[in-house]
Amino acid sequence: MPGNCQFSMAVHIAALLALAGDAPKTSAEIAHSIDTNPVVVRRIVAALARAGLVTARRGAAGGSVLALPAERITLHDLRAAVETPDAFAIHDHPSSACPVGRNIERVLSGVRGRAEAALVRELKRTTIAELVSDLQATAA
Amino acid sequence: MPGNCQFSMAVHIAALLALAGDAPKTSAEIAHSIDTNPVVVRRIVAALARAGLVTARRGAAGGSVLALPAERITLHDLRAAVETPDAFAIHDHPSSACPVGRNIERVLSGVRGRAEAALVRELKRTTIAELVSDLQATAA
DNA sequence: TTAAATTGTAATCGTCAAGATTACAAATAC
DNA sequence: GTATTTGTAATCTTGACGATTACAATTTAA
Repeated sequence: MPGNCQFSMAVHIAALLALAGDAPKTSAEIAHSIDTNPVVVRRIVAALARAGLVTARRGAAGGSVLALPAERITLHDLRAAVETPDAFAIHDHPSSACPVGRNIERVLSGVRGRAEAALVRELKRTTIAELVSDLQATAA
Repeated sequence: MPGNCQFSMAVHIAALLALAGDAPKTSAEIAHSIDTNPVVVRRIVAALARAGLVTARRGAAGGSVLALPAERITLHDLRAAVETPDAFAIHDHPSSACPVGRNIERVLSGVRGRAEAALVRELKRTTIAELVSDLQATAA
């Protein structure tokens, strides 16, 4: 329920689908595990489908499955699929009357680029397969 | 006006104060450069003051100055001073009925920790002094 | 062909964070 | 003492986002 859980919900969904293998999971089942509404799940699944990470089928016996092996889906893939890229918003309308106002935006966007790159580098390191291994290793 | 501009506004403010040197800048002056309201500026300045990064003085001829040399203030310092640390919110209430729901939170918080660390590492690399140099180098 | 199941998506509501604004007390220089 | 300026509370508005309802489109199976 807090703001911006889309990424963590996407990870949760991908982990569930990885565990389910070939058997399609319905949005209702997934929603129950995440404790949210099926429509919320369907919206996220739709984003993941648009990114080619999952396949969803309508109708009876429908549901979602991973479109790629879990070894080839990274946390960065999931984030890119669901997150609007504004981790560091820049204030607009800087006054063009002073040198800072005139140039701060450009300098800050350089900073933002480097920070974002560091984040991406880290998120690319973990695949859903590894994450599921971690889950199972400690799943009592 | 967009969401979460506090960090970029804090950087903007710090750059202005660095350029001003010993001369105190009022919240009205700063607000004009950022194109926002003086109270918004004062709130951010207050946060920076709490973190020991700036000094604010009330009354006539009052205003704010950097409390440290610009070489010793990093972007991470500014972010830590103004940003609530929730770049990656985790959804709560995961169902404890399935292994994913039971353990996803812990696994994700590990990921979050590593990503956040990468971000911090990057933000610690740039000081306000360097940023101001960049600004002046291209300030036409 | 009929019926049930399930996704896709639009529409709406409530909530929460955050910037904008007003107001005013406290402090400070002259 | 007066003007200036910060500190802060209170309020308003806006935007993002999750929750929910509703329904058309699709698919399987009997």
